Amino acid sequence: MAAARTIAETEGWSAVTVRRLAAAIGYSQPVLYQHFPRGRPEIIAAVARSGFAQLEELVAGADDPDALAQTARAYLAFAREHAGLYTAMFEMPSLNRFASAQTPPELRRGFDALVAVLGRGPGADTRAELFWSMLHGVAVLERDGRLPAAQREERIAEIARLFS
Amino acid sequence: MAAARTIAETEGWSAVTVRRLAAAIGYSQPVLYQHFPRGRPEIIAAVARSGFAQLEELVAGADDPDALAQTARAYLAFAREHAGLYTAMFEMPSLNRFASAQTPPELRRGFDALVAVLGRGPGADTRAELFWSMLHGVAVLERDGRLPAAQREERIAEIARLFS
DNA sequence: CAGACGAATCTAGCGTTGCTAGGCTGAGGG
DNA sequence: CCCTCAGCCTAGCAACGCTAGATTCGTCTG
Repeated sequence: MAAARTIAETEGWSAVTVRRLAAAIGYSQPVLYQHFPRGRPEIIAAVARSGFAQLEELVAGADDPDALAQTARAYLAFAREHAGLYTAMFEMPSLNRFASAQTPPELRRGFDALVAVLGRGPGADTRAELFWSMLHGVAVLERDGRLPAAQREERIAEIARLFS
Repeated sequence: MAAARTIAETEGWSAVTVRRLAAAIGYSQPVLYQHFPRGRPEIIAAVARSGFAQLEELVAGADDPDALAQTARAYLAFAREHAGLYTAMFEMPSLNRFASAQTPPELRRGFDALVAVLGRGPGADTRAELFWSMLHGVAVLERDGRLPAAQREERIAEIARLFS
């Protein structure tokens, strides 16, 4: 998993081949299929789950008065600094199931932390979902060069203003 | 391109192989490489460009008093009903360049239409970018089952409220 | 201590992928 | 009548995900 994460971060997920992983850890391919019977997709899903746990800590760590902006900043920094990991978590066809009994607890907790930042009241869940969607949209569009990198702080401020 | 779009829409982009496209149009593989020298990525990029044009018309068609909600609804419906196309446009490693001289004019026009919906004033560009990011985030998270489909209309209303 | 067992690992190979080198074919011009 | 050239095809390469079957080696039993 560490090898997969490293290769994905530096060369993208298409460079993460089973052969290459096997070589990286000094074993042959079939050994990987014993630890991950579903093969490559399962390896990717495992890496993604480890990312959810990491992201959750980050989001939950915002206790500032200006929690909204700080959460947004932390989320976007995470997506930018762990682009490969973020891709596996949110953009690749994943074995991880969401909104079901098999949903990894790491993800559920991450969303709960987001809800807490936005406060209670009617429609709080919808607002939290939209806050998350907003961050996700900005994260991927920024990464793909579809939003100008220069106005990054300005965007964060405007996001906080919209949701406050 | 039509064959690629059809296969992608029904079976996903992974089913769009050069061999299969060749068979679908009744030619051999090398013929495809003469029309699209960069191979499969160029075919996908071409399909994506055709999607930008289509999306632009859709977004520009909102002239209601409640333009925000209507634009959001139209955008999300497009993403939902042409999921394969939308993926090629915004989520696949693309040959299309953005924010540069080679940016396809279709995309630029689509964004301008979005700016128009949000009105002028200071920070209008940032607000338009965020509106687009919001829609994109909701589109992909809804599609992946990460947002409950039931509250779709509620989300649209809240988005319009946030940006009004 | 000999032999059987089972886990761990390997080699080798299947079918499919994107892509390309090189040859064939047939219409048009000198 | 032959040459050229555009258009197309067959055949093949390297790399992919994945798997069947053989091999090795420590441990446990008689």
